Amino acid sequence: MARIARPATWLSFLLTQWGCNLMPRARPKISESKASDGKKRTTLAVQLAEQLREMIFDGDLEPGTRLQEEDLSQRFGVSRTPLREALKLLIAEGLISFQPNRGATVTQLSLTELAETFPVMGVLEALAGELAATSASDADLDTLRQLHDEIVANYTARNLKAYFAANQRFHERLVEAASNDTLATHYHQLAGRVRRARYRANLSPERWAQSVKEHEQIIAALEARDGAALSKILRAHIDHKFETVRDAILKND
Amino acid sequence: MARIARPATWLSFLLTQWGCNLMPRARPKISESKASDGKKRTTLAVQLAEQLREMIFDGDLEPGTRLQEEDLSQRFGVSRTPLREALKLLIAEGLISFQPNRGATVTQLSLTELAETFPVMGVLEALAGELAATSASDADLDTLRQLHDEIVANYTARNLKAYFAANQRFHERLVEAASNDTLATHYHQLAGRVRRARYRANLSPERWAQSVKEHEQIIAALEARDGAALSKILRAHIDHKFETVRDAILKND
DNA sequence: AGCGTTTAGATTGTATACAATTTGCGGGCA
DNA sequence: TGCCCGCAAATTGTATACAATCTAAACGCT
Repeated sequence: MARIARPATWLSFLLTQWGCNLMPRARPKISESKASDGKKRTTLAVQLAEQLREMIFDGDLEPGTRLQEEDLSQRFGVSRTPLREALKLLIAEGLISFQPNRGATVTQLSLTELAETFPVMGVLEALAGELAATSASDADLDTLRQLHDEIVANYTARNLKAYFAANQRFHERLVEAASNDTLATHYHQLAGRVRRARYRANLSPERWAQSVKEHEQIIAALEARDGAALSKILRAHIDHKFETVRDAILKND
Repeated sequence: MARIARPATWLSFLLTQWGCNLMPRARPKISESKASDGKKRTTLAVQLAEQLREMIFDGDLEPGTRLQEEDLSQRFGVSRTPLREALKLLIAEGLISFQPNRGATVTQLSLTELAETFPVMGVLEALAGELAATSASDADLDTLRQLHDEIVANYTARNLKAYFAANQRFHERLVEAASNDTLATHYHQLAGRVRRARYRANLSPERWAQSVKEHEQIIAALEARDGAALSKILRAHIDHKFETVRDAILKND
């Protein structure tokens, strides 16, 4: 047991034994951080949830990682209370899973779950295309065209990583162009989960070429504002993407 | 200030002034309730979330209701900590909305948000139909047929409330028959939000008749296991439902 | 040696205390 | 009267203490 160092501490120590604590307690850092960035005021729980989400998406926290409350709270310099609330938010989003008294872990999507997820993403993105065809602004189309060009450029340069990044931004942007927040929310949630599957993606030359060809069709249908066609292409596109992912996983197993 | 009643209390009182509390603290009731129902063990937060969800769905908590933590925690006989965690779960589900330092309120869907939600539900249910056409078991079909008959019976009897109830169960069951948990989860989430819109539903005779007719087509396509047809009908069905809801809201405004 | 049992340590679950923020109200002032 | 300021009450946000539970390693026992 720790030796009592300062003279004034003996009472405090005694009381601590009785379940009391007279020492000044640490103050939360929220006011400080609020003053620093100044613009947005939120709860620690929300901020933590955002940070954790980022970390999960970026792969800093790999699927299956155990999330220990004490650990994390110390790492973020907060107490367990807001941290636990942050975890609850992520739990409801399906980003982490949780067992009573046994803590939380970053969710790991099985192949079966991936196989379930893709069709849902498919119809959502198909709907997004349908809506975007009529509701996208000219500015939206410009942005998407730029992203498309970027995709093609990265294909030509055979830069897989940049290709994926541009690809992802294209699809996200497309969904946003649909101007339907509900749709976007659900799509993002699914996309976030899928992205973390982290299959080793060595796209075969044929599949890669096909994917780019489909993107050509997508941008064409979009610029022609042909919702029906766009919808159909997008759904097929996602189906093909699933096949790619599935093959990658099976091969790497 | 409260008078000190019992002799033994003076020390405790003094210490309380210093931020201490020697009184025995209340024990959580989770072990007790766990012993009573015995089967499922969960956290208080999860149990509370379930209860609140029920209450919101059943209309005990109407949209716009302010959810005060102290109030609720006393009502449920727990402290604020697990209650707040329960709220965080519901927040992420979109059932309640929340502003920092200003508490939570039961989410109210505006007409715009409803208009956003229905198309999404539409494509999800269409997908469900497509999948169910191939994956539904014969038992599933039996159940759905029974529910369908119930729907028709309630239409014949002009029992609106029972009609709605059967209708809802039919659609939920249909989605479950698709055997895709991801799909089901997202569908339920949207359906739950929509259900709470609580439009005064006086279905016009024409719309009601049309709805029943569509249900005939739905069950027919399902029993023929014609996924494409089923998908198409379901999407149209939901579109029509939105029109009904919209009219009801606009009329009641 | 192999296997249940026990027990200490770690980790999660809940309650309570205190800090910070918001809100409503009353008074002063023009 | 209208408006602004400041205060007090209510409410939310966070930290900490303690209880319950789980985990795993030590300890017998056969």
